[in-house]
Amino acid sequence: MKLATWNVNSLAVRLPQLLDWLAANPVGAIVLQETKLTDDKFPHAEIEAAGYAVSWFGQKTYNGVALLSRGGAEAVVRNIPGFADEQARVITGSVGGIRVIGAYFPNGQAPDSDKFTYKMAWLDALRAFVQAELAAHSHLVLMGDYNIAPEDRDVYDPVAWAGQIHCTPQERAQFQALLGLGLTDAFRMFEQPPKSWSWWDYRNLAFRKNQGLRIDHILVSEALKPRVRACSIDKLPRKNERPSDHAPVVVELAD
DNA sequence: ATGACTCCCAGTGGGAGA
Repeated sequence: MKLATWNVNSLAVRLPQLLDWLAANPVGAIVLQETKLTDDKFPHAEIEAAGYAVSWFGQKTYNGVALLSRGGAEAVVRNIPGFADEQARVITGSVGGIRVIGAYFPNGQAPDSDKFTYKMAWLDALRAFVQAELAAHSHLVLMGDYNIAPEDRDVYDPVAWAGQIHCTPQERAQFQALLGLGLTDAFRMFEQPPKSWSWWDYRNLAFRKNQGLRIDHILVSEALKPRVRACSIDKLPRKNERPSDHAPVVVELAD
């Protein structure tokens, strides 16, 4: 079974590309970020017609997440219980015995901004939530747009990005703290091509020049780790007309 | 180079993203 994450940057715009991608890449489940749709406008009928059950949680203009799965998700939770948040960023559900957490981490804008303070508080709350979920569900995956480049090798120009948003020591410490819960970065379990990114700026011909960041991640629990067979970033959708600025990340699990 | 592009809501511009 494959699991995937994709920041689609507006599902209203990207729905045809999502359906095309799913037709070519059947998955057991996929989490989406930045749907940018209120719940009443979510295109569930089209997704269901493609053979996927879907749970969604959105808002106007920004954020918004969804969990698509072949068999449907059970015990779905929206956002982080106990963390008051007006932003729709997290959706969790159990799919085929795996606890799937799909998350759109805050961007943070700049290290000295209020949005960075919010990002840190959100990360603290997420970590507590994941810890509790892990205690109840040993087979767990945390995937989504983390808006954190964990290491310098995840950045096309680490000197220019040093200390910048996505690369600050505080954000990287938060990523390590998630690993400290007993999670493993599935992508780094395997030899990967150098300069592997999951996001490329729309500007500056960044994709053509392969100037990007690896900020979309799939973390797996200790119990799930032995089942991980492969993990890769699919750059093909970034070559579409009107692409998302993010590429899907896919993990393959043994049955 | 405080930019560049894309999306959204707005409303003939501006915020946000990363």
